[in-house]
Amino acid sequence: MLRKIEVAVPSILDKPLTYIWPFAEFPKVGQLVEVPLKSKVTLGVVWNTKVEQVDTNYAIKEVVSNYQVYLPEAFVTFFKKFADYTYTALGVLVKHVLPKELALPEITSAKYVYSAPKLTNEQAAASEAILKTFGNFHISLLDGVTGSGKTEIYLESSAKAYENGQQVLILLPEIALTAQFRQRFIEKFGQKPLIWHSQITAKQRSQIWHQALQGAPCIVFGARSALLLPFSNLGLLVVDEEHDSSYKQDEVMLYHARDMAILRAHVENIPVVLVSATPSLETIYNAMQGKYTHLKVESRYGNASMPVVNILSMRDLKKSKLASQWLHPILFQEIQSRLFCGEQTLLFLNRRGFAPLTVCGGCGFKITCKSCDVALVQHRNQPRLHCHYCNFVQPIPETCPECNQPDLTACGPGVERLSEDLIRLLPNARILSVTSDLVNTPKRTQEMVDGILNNQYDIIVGTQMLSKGYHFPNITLVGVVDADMGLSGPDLRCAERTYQQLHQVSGRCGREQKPGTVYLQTFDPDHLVIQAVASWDQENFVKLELEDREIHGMPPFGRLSSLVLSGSDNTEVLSFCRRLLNSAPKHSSIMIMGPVPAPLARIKNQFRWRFLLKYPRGFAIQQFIRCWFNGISKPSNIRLIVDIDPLAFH
DNA sequence: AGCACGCCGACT
DNA sequence: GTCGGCGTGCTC
Repeated sequence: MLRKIEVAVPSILDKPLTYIWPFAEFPKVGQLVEVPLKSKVTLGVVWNTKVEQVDTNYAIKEVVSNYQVYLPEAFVTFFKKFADYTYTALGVLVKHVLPKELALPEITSAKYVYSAPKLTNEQAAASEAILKTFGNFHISLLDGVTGSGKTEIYLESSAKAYENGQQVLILLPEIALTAQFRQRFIEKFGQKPLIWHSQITAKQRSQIWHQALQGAPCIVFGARSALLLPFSNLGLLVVDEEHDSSYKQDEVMLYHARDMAILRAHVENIPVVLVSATPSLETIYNAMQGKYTHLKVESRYGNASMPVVNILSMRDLKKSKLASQWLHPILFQEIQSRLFCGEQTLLFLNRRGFAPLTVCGGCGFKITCKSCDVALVQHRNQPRLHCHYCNFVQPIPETCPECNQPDLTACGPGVERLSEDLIRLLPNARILSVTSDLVNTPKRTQEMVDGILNNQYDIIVGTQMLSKGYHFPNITLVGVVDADMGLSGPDLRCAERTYQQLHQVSGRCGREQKPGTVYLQTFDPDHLVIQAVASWDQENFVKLELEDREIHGMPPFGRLSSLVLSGSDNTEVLSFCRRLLNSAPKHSSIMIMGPVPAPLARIKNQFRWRFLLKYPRGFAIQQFIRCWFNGISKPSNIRLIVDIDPLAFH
């Protein structure tokens, strides 16, 4: 009798498929094979070699070819747990893990020669502490102010792991960061690091993938997807800027790369180091509970001092008397004085385009997207009205589409508008705008970084892209144009996120000998978050925010998951949601809230309704959801998105 | 009758 | 996800 096996294939199936194994030698779980799927042949992973009984109402096809290539056992375990925890279909995960085809490995592993820098006592102590965790699962939180040299510490640890003949994975929240890291890496290791993100070439992709699998010692810098590389000899995992929300930001597969890094470290039995100047409340809480080792680095490198953060109240300003409509006179004056002495200013405004809103002065009509419930953003660099959710673009009309009066007004500032304002007011200043519309490739990022470092610009106006990780020694002034921006909203974490962002952006200045100054423009100068940022009082902020979360049973005390149901027929989606609510399994420790319209109730003409599930830590929510949806048949034109531990409540 | 297009369901 | 099947509707 022919042996049957199960193979996980790239698809949206949440189970493996059965195939006949026609070869003489035994198959092994984790082995890569080619199998027919529909009309094509695709790469898959042997998932189960002992198939007892098979329904024979379909023809079982044969495995086409088998490779002597095996995913490591620990990796397969990680893979399974990953899919279970994040409620991701097996096939979707396979798609992200396997290369499109198995190219012949062409490994040119470079040898790193690490030239150890002089570490401060504090840095050396932290490095020692990490070294002691080698060989075991252990979580360390490397917590130090911006500019305290946390990178030096984990590069030292990485070098040690490499010298032990092991592999190291360093996760960074965004591709943009890798450019500057690359340079620092070359200086310390005399070689280029391996860099993994969604935009690298097919050749690089295949090389890194095979090198990871073969276990050759290496240090890989990667975006979140690097976590799915099949390392067979991993010795250390590092998650830099662990609090960063871009670790969880995907549309097809929702996972938090920090949490999955911890899972992987656990499965591989290796240490993981979480790095941040503003750790997430989850991480701080776990450190307080003694689950993580808390390594603190208190002083800035080279004795640089923390910048002074000033609050500028925007209340009661007489707009007509201002030079700039968007800048407080004190901040404007400070910019001028920096210009005078040849130092750089960073103006932070987390809003792309010219203006976030276009309104008719005559009838009050607000121009919105026809497919989404959002206002169209006005851009003038490339003149257009743009929907940032569905990418719909239309020309800027001359007259109001509603009443035809030629009285359309752009409301509020975006980066483009602020730049224009400054060009007009300070014609001699060299101004650079940095947004994802303008700086959207690694090459442009590099040019931006080089331009700022070479003092080709006096004023840099940018979005959050600029708030993280960079080291620009000549920036001595930071202005936050709208510090309140992130503070409103339906989101549980808006205070936390705003605190982190303002703290990080404040840390962009005064990183060397020249001291830095920060100004926060706000309409709510007494707000807890604004006050905490201005006084660098992270401890107090964390204490108050944790108390608040505990009272409401919110993370990190309780846990949340969100279910979003969407479809093109609003009534149909809502009535299915009501049916769902009625058929929910009864359980005393889970609270089901909803259905309510999702904060963005319509995107791309899809109506969206949301449930929030609240439950205690340790509750098996995935099992609960599975059981719930097994008992009800979901119409195929309604889409379900499950987000375990959502960061934002979209 | 012949063919283009779009939606739906299955994939072993 | 991605492909093929099949129904609708238009054209020769």
